[in-house]
Order: sequence, then C-alpha cells, then structure tokens
Amino acid sequence: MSETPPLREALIQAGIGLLAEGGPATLTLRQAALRAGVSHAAPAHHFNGLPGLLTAIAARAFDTFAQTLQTARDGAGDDPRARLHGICQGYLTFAAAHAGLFHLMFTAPEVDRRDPTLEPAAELSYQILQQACRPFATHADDRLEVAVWSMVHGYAALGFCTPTPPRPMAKPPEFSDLLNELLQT
Amino acid sequence: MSETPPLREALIQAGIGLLAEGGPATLTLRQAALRAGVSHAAPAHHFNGLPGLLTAIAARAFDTFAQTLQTARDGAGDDPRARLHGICQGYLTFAAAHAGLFHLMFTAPEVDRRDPTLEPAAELSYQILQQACRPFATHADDRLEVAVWSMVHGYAALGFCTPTPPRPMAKPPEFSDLLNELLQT
DNA sequence: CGCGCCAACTTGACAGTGTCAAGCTGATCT
DNA sequence: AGATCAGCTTGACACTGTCAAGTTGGCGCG
Repeated sequence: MSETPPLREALIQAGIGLLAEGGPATLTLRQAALRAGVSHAAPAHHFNGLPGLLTAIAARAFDTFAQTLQTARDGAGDDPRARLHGICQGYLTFAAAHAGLFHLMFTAPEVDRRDPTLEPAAELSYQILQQACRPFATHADDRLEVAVWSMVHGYAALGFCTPTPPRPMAKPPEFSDLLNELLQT
Repeated sequence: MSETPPLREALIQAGIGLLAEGGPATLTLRQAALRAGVSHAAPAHHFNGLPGLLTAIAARAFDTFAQTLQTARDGAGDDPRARLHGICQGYLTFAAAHAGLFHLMFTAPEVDRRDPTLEPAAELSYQILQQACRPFATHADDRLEVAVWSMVHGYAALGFCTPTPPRPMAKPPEFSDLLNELLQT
C-alpha cells in the first residue's frame, strides 16, 4: 500500500516530543517543523493544518493506548476480575504518564474526533475494555461497559491518578476500590 | 468590600458569549475587548493575560454549575435516591448545555485550577454531591462519592450526554441505569 | 482653589502563530 | 532529452498575546 513519507513521521514524533516537554502551548506547526529541520510551511504538505497534525498525533496516541491496555490485561493473569482491574490500571497509568496525549485523544477541541484514522485504534481500545467487562454484565445491554469506561475515564480526567490530586482531598481512594464497588463484591 | 469594576464584568460576559457562539478558538482577549467596546489592551488591566480571563470565566461557570446542581437536587423531591439522580442529571445537563464552560472548568490547560477564586464554588459543588452520596455509603472513606463523581464526569466528558454520542454506539445507556448499578438497588 | 496623583484606558509596537500563493528542485516517466 | 509533478522553500498576510509609553479624568490633599 502507501508508504508513509518520512517527514510526516518526523513531524509526528517532533509534536509528541514538544507536547511531552513543553505542554500543549509549545506544540505548534512551526516548532514541529523547526525540530524536524524543515521550513515552517512544510507541514502543510502532510497535514491539513494544525488540527491535522494534532489529529495524527492523537491517532498515534490511540495506537500506543490500545497496546498499553492489551499488555496490562495480558500481564494480569487469567482471572476475569484481575484482567479488568489490570486494564483499568493501564488506562490510569497511561493517562498519568502521557497527560498531553491523553488530553489530545479525548478532550482537545482542535482534534477532529470523527476522523477515520482515529477509528481503528480507538475501536480496538473500546473492544478490549468491552470484552473484559462481559463476564460481569448482569444486563443484556452495554450499561456495565459504559459504567466502567465512564468511571475510569472520569477518575483519570479529574486527576485522581496524578501525583497532585484535585480539590482538598487528602488521599483519594484507590480506583480498584471504586471498581469493586461497581462489580459488587 | 471590593466592588467589581464594570469592564471586568463586561469582559467576562463577552467571553462567555464568544465561547458559546464561536467555540474556544474565537475566545480571545482582543475579541472580548472588541465586544466590550474597549481597546485591545484594556483587558490586561483586569486580568492576568488570557489565562486570567479564562480562569475568571471558569470561576463564574463554577458558580452557575453549583447553582444548577442545587436546584436540580431541590427539584427532585425528598427521596435520597431521587435527589442523587437529580444532581447527576443536573451535572449532565449542564455539561451538554454549556460544553464550552464545562471544558474550561475541568480540562482547559490554560486555566489555573489552583486559583483561590475557583475554590469556593468548586468546593460547594463537590459538597452538594458529597452530601447526596452520604446516605448510600457502605464504607467509612469517601470512595462512593469519588465513584459517583468519576462516573458522572466521565459519562459527560466522553460525550454520552450529547445529542451526538461518541464511537459507533447506537444508543448509549441512560446514566440513571449506570448509577443504579453502582448503588446496587 | 490648585495641584499632584493614580487608576483606567488608548496607542503603538513587537514577536510569534496559522495559512496561503508563488517559486524552486530533483527524481521519475515517456 | 524534455515534461511532469510531488515535496519543499520563500515570502507575505492577518491575527494573536504582551509589553512600554502616553493620555485622561476624577479624587484627595495642602
């Protein structure tokens, strides 16, 4: 099929580096181009403007996200409950370790989240969680998956999994306790 | 005490209007100043740059957010379960109706979320949810509040409460079912 | 009363940003 | 050998936030 141009890959990597080192404010087209050693207008030939670069980075982030969930699940043994806990822990670890990418994937307004390149990895991530939830479902619909997904995402988004938790909360409860509350026993 | 200058208020209202009408990209210092009828550098005398304006808008948003939760709770009757459901529904309604403000309050990276002006209303919002959760707590710690908070916030952040839900999900489950799952009837 | 003061605001400038139009260049194909 | 064209550069433009200096109007004080 199509071979990805090297500059496109270099720009994505430069963007990821900028995001990790300097935060979202330093992730600009011109900075990425500078870091990749090309002129300031070169990125326009590989991405549809800044939103295009951000979307491409988000797609890449979803790839490693799905991979993280998968290895977290496989490293948790065979017990269904342990596997689900492992996946959630992977979710939270990823969110804490790659806050910039996490924000890009789910909440950055510049990212076009219905871009078809996002879909495969995002869909895979969802299916991993979905399958791990299936043994615990007590209803025919998908309410349990959505409950777990919402809870783990909210826990991450609200910052409970970062070293600096929000609000005047001395020590936030472990997510595993929250999950057990939902799985009832 | 201190009387808030009229221009400061006008700039906040202009910013809220810009955010609602044109999204986060159109919310700039210069546009807010233009809408308020002052020169482009006037906002600097009332806010600490653009982050200062965004933080002030977030503080205002937390005010109306706390008020929304309160009225949603009081309009749900006396049953503790109905009150908690009402609060969560208020949470989701606010997130869907004021997506821009919601994003500013919780996830916009430019907002200084440890600003002391944020604290009162944010703290009040949390206490409203905390008190409503108390009748259902089965443990001494605050795990249930955090579980509910995480779940409702994640449900909102993932977009399940908007008319256009994420992912290829035909019809997302109602949040009330998710909450009942957590409260185990 | 006059005078200074000072907060609020304006004007002007600067660096940085995304984006577009035009031009260059080197490899590929006929 | 010559045309083609994707990939990149150069240059320009409008827009952004931010700073420095100047203006103004009202207030208190000698």
